[in-house]
Amino acid sequence: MWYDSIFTDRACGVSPASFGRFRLALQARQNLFSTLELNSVYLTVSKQIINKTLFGDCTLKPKIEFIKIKDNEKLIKLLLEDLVLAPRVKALDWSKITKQTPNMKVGYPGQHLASLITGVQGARTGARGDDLEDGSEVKSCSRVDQLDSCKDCENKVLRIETICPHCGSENLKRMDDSKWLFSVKSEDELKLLTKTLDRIFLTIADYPLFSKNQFDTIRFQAFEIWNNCERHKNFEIIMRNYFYKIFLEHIKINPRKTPAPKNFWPFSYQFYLCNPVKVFQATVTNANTKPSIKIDLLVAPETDREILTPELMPISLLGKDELNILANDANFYIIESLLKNEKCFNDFKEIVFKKNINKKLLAEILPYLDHRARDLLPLRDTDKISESKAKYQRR
DNA sequence: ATGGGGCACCGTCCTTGGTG
DNA sequence: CACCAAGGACGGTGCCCCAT
Repeated sequence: MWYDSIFTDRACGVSPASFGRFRLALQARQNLFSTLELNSVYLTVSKQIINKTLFGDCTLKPKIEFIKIKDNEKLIKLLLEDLVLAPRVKALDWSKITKQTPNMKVGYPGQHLASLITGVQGARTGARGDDLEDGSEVKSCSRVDQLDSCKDCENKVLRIETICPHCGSENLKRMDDSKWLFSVKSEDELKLLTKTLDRIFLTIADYPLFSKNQFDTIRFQAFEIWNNCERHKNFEIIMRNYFYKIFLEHIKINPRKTPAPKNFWPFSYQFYLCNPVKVFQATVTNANTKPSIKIDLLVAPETDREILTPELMPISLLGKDELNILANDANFYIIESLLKNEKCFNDFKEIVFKKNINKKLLAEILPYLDHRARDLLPLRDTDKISESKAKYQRR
């Protein structure tokens, strides 16, 4: 994660949290410089060593012995056609007659898809034990075919309808809020989710052209979070926080009610701060009539996830305080390396320090944050473990 | 053997706080 | 005020466990 700056001799902005790791990395680098020449072999070797230094004994390699399904790309296409796209086209036809939702829930198809992408079979449990045989946890969510409503008369509108059937208005509120839900109801479940199993496997189906009101193109994506790895540490913090601050607090108020699960939003601030890596993407065009699938990305099941780059985070997700952190002079090198249009750090500061931040201009010069820049950012208040957590005692 | 309750699946709905 | 992001609540369905 730090090698770019280590090898280019560019300083990294050092937040208090990362200072320790940075120092270790520098030591590793100094040792290496005295013994090896700077060449490609050196880079390969030292990447491994430094990664070890930075991340400790991270597990980022899928367990080969569990990878049993071959010919994945072909099977994925067949599965999507058979289990998702063809049934959906039929459901759309039926909902023209019935006015019922065409949404066939996505849970179990998501498990099938996860098996094909990872090559790892299920554990024959109906998702009551390990979702995948290697222990991975699979979560799916679909933003396709959600129920919409009319902003004028507030009645319900189907996704396939272009005007409100009640009042004829075109002023529709299109829904896009489906997310992954994590149920954590005991210390054991928390430990299982954040320590025992290595991989959280997240799938989502959505419309890439949602903002343009185009619902005929559907995109499937899968992301992985390796929770025992330093790079993905925020996932555990978020889940611990949910369990101690939200779940247990609700139990205290009403022990008989089961508190709601943790809502984990795709493409949210905290999603990106977990450094998810994408392992699969497919785009389906003409999805509502004659679906045609194109696989955009498929990472081979055996691939060491260490070499995959976590998702880039759109700058628009940041608030004023968070932008201010990035604009700190200590972060000069990381930020300047990300700036577009030949802008410099001072241009960035100028935009950020204005009373009203011009978000459009900001996105033009700094569209995305990489994992290094994100490492400078804190989780938001609600995502931090509160002080009182340590005092919590089990009933 | 069976059926009721608990729970895991997720989608949908409600609320709140921030922003423009 | 409208709009949006995010936290939280709740509901329908199906699987599993356990008491009967």
